[in-house]
Amino acid sequence: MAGDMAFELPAKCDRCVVRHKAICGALSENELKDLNRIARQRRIPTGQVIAADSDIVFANILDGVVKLTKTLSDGRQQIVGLQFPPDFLGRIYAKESPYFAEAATDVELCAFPKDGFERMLRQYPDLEHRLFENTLDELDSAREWMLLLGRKTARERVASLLLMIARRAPDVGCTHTPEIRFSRFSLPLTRADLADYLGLTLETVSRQITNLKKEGVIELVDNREIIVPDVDILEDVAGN
Amino acid sequence: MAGDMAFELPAKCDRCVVRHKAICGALSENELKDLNRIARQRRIPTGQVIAADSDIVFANILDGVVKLTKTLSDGRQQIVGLQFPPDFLGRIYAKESPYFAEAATDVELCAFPKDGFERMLRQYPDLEHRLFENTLDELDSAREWMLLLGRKTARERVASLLLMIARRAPDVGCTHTPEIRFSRFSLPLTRADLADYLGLTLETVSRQITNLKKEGVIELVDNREIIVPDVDILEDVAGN
DNA sequence: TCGCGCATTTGATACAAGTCAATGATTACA
DNA sequence: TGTAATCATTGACTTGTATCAAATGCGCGA
Repeated sequence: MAGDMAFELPAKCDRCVVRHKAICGALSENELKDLNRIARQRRIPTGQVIAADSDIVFANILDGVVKLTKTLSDGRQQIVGLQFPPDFLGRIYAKESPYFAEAATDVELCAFPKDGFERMLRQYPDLEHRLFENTLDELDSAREWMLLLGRKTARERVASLLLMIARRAPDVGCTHTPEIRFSRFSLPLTRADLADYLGLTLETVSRQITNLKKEGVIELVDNREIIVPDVDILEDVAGN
Repeated sequence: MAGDMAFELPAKCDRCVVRHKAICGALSENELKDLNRIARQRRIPTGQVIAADSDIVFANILDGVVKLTKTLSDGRQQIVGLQFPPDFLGRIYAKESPYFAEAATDVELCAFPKDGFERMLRQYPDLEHRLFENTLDELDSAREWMLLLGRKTARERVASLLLMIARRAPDVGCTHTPEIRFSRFSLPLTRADLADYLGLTLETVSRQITNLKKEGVIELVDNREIIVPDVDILEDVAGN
């Protein structure tokens, strides 16, 4: 144990599934060692809250899906962001998190303490730059979703979401190349979560899914496992 | 003319209305001179497109309101962002603008050429940091708006928008301190724009405004000029 | 001052999605 | 192996907002 330093590192970057795709890709070997020193792996079960209010967590998502939610005082809820590996999680430079972060599935994180991480941001401009580019992309996605929430029909919303998940979720042994326009994936969300993300009720989501199934746009292996025989058709249904 | 260098500067920062509040606040005197050298003031009339697709503009907004819009192929439109002075305008680090930027009112910009500005970003990390913080705030607002678009009623949406404009729009000689909860402002948008921002039709917006008027939550001086006798009440109506 | 064009309001009706309620399917656990 | 718990589907009905269609108000230029 004492002889093998690697085992004592809290997270082993060289074997990390996400090493080059996450924000860590912005760092040199030595800088990475620095970051590694303050990193700690955490496992979060489905449904558990990861960050709320002043309890902010910074982390890379190694596995699973995290939903960011906002809620009105009477309980109406909206998912305002979905994060997959290798996304970075956490609202930096803020005292309070403007949303709740909750595990939509079992989640594995590579987490960093707030102070240490913000110190590193100041120290390594490349790291901050990387995070900045991430944030710009997130803003683009949020605005894309505003178009969906403001203007798309229930049918188009459901199709758009399936499309988004087909593109972003880790592939479940699917063929999904530019030519063969076929996709198979498993939904990381319940119908209620889908509804909260789409600004609909769970019944409407269910009805739209059965409609798409009847029309052959999608096939259901089971409630969570979905096959898209022709992604082009799904794209048509999604609108844009 | 030749003797007075100040007149030859394209934008005169020392007299700039926005000098300390805009991203320029992140720069020292000398750095500011650098930025000033590439800046050019531009006046844009209502309705004109400022940025679309690969034609990206970077600028500080000095006066007026800019709307960022996205449109579906069949013409359905959604405003995905509203920008007031001293906001920074432009999607940096991208080849294509993911939305249209259009002047909602007559607009005055302090514009920077793309290449020169991105060079300065790399040169002055403080400038990039400032822009990063802006972007994080914009992301928070976008997500706030997702909650509105996904879950609020027409009535709540209209109230929320009035509230937002009361807070952000440059005050039109209004009392608006924490104690005296009274506000007067002029809407920088047509009913159609309001509708596009709220994910509603212009008729619905109009009806909701007349309802709020009948109930005394707001008063209309004319179609564009609005008085809020008690902001607390408007906040109640807005939901949250 | 007239009349044109545009923005806004108002009304009647249609429809998409919400609500309420029951049933079915799947998993988990005792 | 049954039984509860969770998740999803389906149905009947309601409702908020959209749609379609006038009507009104208002600014602006001739």
